[in-house]
Amino acid sequence: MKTNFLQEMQKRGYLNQCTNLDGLSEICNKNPISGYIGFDCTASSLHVGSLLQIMILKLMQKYGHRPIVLLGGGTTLIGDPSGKDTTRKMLLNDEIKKNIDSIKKVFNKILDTTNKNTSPIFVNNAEWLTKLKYIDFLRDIGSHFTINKMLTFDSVKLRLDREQSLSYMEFNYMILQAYDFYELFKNNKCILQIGGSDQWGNIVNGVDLIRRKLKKEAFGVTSPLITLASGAKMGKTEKGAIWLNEEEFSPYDYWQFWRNTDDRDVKRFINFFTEIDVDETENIFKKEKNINNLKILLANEATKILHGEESAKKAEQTAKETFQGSGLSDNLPEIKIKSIEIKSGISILDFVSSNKIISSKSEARRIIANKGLKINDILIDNEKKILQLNDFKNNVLKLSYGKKKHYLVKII
RNA sequence: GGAGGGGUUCCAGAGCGGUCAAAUGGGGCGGGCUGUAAACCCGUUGACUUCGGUCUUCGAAAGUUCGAAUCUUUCCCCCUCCA
Repeated sequence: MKTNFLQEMQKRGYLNQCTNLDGLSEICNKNPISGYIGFDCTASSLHVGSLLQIMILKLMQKYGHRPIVLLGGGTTLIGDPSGKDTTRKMLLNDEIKKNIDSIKKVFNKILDTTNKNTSPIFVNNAEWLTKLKYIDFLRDIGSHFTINKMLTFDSVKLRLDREQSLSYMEFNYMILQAYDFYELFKNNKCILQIGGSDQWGNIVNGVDLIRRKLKKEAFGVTSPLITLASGAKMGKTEKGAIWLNEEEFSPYDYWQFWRNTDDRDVKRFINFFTEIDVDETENIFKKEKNINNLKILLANEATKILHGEESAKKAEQTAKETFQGSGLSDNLPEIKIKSIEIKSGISILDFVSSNKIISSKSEARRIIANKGLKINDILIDNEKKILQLNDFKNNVLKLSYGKKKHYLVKII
């Protein structure tokens, strides 16, 4: 039997739990199916923490199945309590709409939109959730849920155990998510819901609801929570999230993120975040002993999926020039400065803080004291340094903050 | 409803009238080592500064005092125990 969608999921390490693996596998072998993943719209971009989910949707396409992307305009109004300690701030409708538009762009980049049979369908649960009538909903849907059971779900239990408050609004989240699945099952023939392992409870609720209301079987699959070798969760670091949207996080930074992967994570990540065949990965690892080349491979492949081949190449080139070569690449982030300003001289502190390279002048002072700022690879040893025309070569100056952040300052 | 405990800088957590921009640890940032890795070591971690200082911070507001994160009052919010 040729490998199916689920088998590759398993091989790549995408599979954590399934409500009925054999049953689903059988169906997948016979017919193309539709499966959905719901995404939160609390921010204007998803971050790498959601990337694995998107890779799963891409994998579905590879095997001829159709991904449905649910952008939770409705549920974002409520806020999923799973895995959260505290209630999230409430978002306004307009913000959510804006976020949805912005997030959509990423899916259109990563997923294949050219094949009619597998191109993604976007749905927004606000369409049905906001139309629900309270009493009708309670009778039709609410009657299928018992509080006894709801209280046993981790998302609820953890909050209660820790004595953190859980509002009635949030308590309803899981029912709404179950309802989403029911709605998609009925109207889009969507038989599968995929999610992170923290979504298991919510997914099972949907499967149960469909069985009770429609006497049909739906399926749920979860992917494992990815942790880094360092133990941290993937996606959000203290420095800020690794955003997928280009406006938030440039292709070069994205490439760098993968290039800086912990040695111990490289192999897993190649399986997770590239389309390189799993067996091929084994071979590559046997042949290539230089881990840094493997990291470059990972960075190239991962960047290619999100930003396209050209951006990936460019990023690699920039990295090469910045870290190995002459140290001057024209693909570095540019900062433009007017020639009048530079003629009268501008203090390095003002420059660096007003361009948001460093958050404050005090911070900039510290960095300079700690030998962290360079102009054209020469250390700035005086915080009173004034940028002048003779600091530039051909109207360009390379400003380096630390070892990894470089900017080109250009006179216009 | 009754009785206690508490809200401190990114987080945890000391401080309990001046020596407090606030110990210590974590995280972050910069440097060193190296491989743009990990581990380790060093420095740094409110803002502005003419480097003398100045300004804003310890749940909120008001007050006592020469002087408050530290004392008083009111308010808001959390927690523990009992019913």
